[in-house]
Amino acid sequence: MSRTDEKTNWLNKTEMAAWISFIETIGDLQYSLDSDLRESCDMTFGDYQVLVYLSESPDRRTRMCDLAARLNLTPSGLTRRLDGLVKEGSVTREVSTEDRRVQLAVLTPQGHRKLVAAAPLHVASVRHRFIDRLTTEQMKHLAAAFTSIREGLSE
Amino acid sequence: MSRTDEKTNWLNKTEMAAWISFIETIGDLQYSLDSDLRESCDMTFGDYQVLVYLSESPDRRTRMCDLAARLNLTPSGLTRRLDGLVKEGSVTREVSTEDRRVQLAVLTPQGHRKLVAAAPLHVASVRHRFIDRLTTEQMKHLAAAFTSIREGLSE
DNA sequence: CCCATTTAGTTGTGAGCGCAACTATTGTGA
DNA sequence: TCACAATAGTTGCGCTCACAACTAAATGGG
Repeated sequence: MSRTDEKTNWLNKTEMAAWISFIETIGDLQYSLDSDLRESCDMTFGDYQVLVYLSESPDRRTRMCDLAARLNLTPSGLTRRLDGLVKEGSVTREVSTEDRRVQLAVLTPQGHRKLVAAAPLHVASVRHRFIDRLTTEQMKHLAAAFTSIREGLSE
Repeated sequence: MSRTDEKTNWLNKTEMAAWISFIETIGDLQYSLDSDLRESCDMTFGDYQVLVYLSESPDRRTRMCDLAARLNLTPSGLTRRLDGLVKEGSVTREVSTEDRRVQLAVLTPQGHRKLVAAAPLHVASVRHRFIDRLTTEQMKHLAAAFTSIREGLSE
């Protein structure tokens, strides 16, 4: 890499180690977690997140736009993700009676059963891939670090 | 979430805080870094990584399979990523004289200039989104944590 | 009260990438 | 040496998702 630009504040050893360890790990980690869920429960991590959020919502239903904001998806991305869940019977769509523009995503009993079956396996996967590799101190440091990063991103 | 399964070792508060802070941040962070690079240099983070690795390789060229392994891409994924870089003139393909099965990805002078132009801007982006939010201590903890996680993944 | 603006969601299109199937080349054991 | 296995890379296909354009409904200022 060229070092001719004296203005550039290149990363030092500590900074580089943090950055490289992070960026080279997250891809594998996400892939492992998604694979675990696909193999054990035939669902993606994205679908799992939808089911979790719906199960925690009042009446197990949510407005699409709230769901999209929560999951960091664009409206179109959420529409397509819901399409898959509707087709397999885990979710249904209902038009809101208060505002007929909004579609409510509703968790079906079948979807709830699928989530209840998946949750223990997913937690085991998260432990195996992530939690078990960290000490309690590391977890606390990590939470503080990522909370700080996220706050910076939302400026 | 159902708690009827007594066997399941659910996450405690510290574990949950670490997991949630991590999983809800990385998507935004990756998106921000990619957007920065698209806007300032008209390239993706994936393309940037290819150019960096080629620039660090002997004769600025690498076997496709080595590149794929390094970037955690499947062969087909790498073929398509290279297609884009070849089309824009940053990379060319050469058949290896030693093994005619292998294609060498070669960084062109134009590709090298593009990388040299992009690097300071990308480093600034990484600082702004990631490094600047962390203390030196946090960086050291984070490097240790992710190194540990990555070692676990490669078992 | 009505038309312009805003908001919710869907659809067309295209990018990125994994999987499976395929070709081409090299290595290997009988 | 020759058939079979292993390896390198590409292509067809499907999935996920972002962007832009669109429809429909609600809102708000004149």
